Amino acid sequence: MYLEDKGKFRQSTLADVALHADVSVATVSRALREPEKVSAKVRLRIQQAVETLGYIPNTAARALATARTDVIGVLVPSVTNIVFAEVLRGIYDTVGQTPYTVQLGNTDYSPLTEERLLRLFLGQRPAGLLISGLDQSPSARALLRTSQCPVVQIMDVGEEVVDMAVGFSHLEAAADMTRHLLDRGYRRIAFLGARMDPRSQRRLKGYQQVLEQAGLFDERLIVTTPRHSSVSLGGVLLAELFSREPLADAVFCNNDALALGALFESQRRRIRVPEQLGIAGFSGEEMMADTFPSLTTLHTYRYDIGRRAVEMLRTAIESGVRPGAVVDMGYRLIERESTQTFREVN
Amino acid sequence: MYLEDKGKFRQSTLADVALHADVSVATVSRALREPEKVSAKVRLRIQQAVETLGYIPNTAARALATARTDVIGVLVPSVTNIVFAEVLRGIYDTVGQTPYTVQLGNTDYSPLTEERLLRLFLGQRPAGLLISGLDQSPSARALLRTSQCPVVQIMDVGEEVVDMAVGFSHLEAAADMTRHLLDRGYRRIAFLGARMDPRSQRRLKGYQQVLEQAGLFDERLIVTTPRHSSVSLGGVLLAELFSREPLADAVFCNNDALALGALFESQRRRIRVPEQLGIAGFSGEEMMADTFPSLTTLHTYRYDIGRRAVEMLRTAIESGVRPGAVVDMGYRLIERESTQTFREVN
DNA sequence: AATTATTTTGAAAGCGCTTTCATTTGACAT
DNA sequence: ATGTCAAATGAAAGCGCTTTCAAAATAATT
Repeated sequence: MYLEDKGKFRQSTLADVALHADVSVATVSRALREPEKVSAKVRLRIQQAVETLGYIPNTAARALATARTDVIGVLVPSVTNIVFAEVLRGIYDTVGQTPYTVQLGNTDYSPLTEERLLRLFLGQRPAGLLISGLDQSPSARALLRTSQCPVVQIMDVGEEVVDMAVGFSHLEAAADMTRHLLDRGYRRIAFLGARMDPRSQRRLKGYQQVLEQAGLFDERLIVTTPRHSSVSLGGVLLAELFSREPLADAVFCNNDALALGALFESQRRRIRVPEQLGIAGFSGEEMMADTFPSLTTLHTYRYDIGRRAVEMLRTAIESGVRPGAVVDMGYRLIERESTQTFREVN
Repeated sequence: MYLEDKGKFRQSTLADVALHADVSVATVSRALREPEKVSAKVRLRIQQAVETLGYIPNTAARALATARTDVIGVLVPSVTNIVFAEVLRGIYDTVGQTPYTVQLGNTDYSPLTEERLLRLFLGQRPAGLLISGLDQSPSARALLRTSQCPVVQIMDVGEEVVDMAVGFSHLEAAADMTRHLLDRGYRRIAFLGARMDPRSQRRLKGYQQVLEQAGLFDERLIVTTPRHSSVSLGGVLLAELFSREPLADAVFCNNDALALGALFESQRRRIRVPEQLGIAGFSGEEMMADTFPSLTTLHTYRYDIGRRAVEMLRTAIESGVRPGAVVDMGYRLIERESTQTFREVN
């Protein structure tokens, strides 16, 4: 640091360091970026100058001069949502051991906000971009396309990929879970869902397809709400279901929070799980193993999706190659007590 | 965008737009930043040029030229932790309606990582900084001090504030909760804690002070682990407690996840809550109201802390004033079924 | 000691933008 | 028409850094 006249403060610059160490700015820059190209003696002097001045390189100036940054932009619908928290952990863990920095944006499930943030991020000329889902607005896709910036879409897989993608098939996963409930003998299987974003829609579709095929589909067993998902909402939706369709014998919850809420509501109503009601969640949150009874869910490799996405991005950034444009990470159905009934299958 | 020779791609610049609209770069810059200073005719032409070229201003160049940025750096120990998720929501919601951008960093509860990130962030010359806790390393504090950057420490309150702070007293909160358990007649009150960061330590201290005062403190009732907190860990810690001290009649859990785990473990062991065992959590996660039985916890105004912190930061940035250097947002004890026993108080 | 090869250093241009200051243009009054 | 003033525009400098290219210093070779 350095005190100008009038006590006005200014962060010290390369030039300040150069002056202090009695060398040129070029040499200081080198000492910082390619130390081996600078003699030991000078390097030490510069090092000391940096310390005493508390010099911190100006990122913007560097970005401007090199025409590149180490920013990886990440766009998720919600930082609060546990599902994304795991993905983020994977992302941060992986980026942490690289020279890159993550810049996180929160689209709030709004395509408009997404587009605004995208514009903002692209202004930083990021090295790469991670963006949730496949369902960007046309203009957002156009922005991505023309930016020439490597981008990995995460959480989902499909045909219409901008550049690369890593995720899993929500439709298949939901179909599998529905089949599992059928296998366990449940016949009036309801679907509980909150804020139905595109991925949730695909899950609903998977559920519907399987039940239609089994001749057991009944529209009245679908209970959804535009409200944000929460544990208490799970209870509310279950209550609504029973007021409409008292004979439902299982609920496939669109996410784990709803499943938890449904379980608690069942306990309050003295409904025995899994005997009277089967409950299945979706996403594989850890705590689903700890409840009593433990809850069946569908584990998704969220942490690994984050990790893999960063790795793909890095390869793309550094080598220009797009490794395996679309990676399906799959999922794993975890059967637990909440669906372990031994009823007669008719 | 603009295709150079050899198909090599370059984002278009102000100069490109200027050329295309047949005006000077200065005018384009003005048209973008202070449209009212440019004639309607020219403004329109520039607007069109921007569109057809897909021009997106280069943030770094702007930052360099203006010597300021709209970045608010946010440093939290964990993006995965629900407690911070709420704070982050408050931060994002509030920043969202300002011209600022948040840059989120993940210190992973490590002072070293915190320092590294701080250095990284300061390189961006942020407009302001939000940082969790009061317990930065001395060199981190030095960095903050000399950077002259407005900073709000969040989540805690105390004497040793760098600049501004908004939070609540963890010690008092924990003391209150402990008193509550005493009031309800519990006498062998245990403390369950995971990864004891500085704020958790202060909570433990509050617990200890109250029990000592009541002559009921017993070291053996404290069960902690360096592991990261989780629901399942709550069960593990409760099991450990009972193997050591079968006579414990209540548990004060250092956070809500542990309390949940303790509740599930009690259910598995057929321990009646709250009759045989009182359970109290800490933080006031929403789902604590939905469990069966519902869980007593201590609500903290995490969302509002985030919001208030941003507001304070804004005022500091824009007016240079530091409004109310330290703001205590308080807390609220929420008594629920898990501690509602009517036993004799002896 | 002289020459050559190698390493180390510095001068200067340029990255894309903002902003000051001078100049031009246009509007309005005389 | 002419002069006055305000509004609109442009030229150019500069923000802090990197990087090329040339010059200087040092080491190696004869």
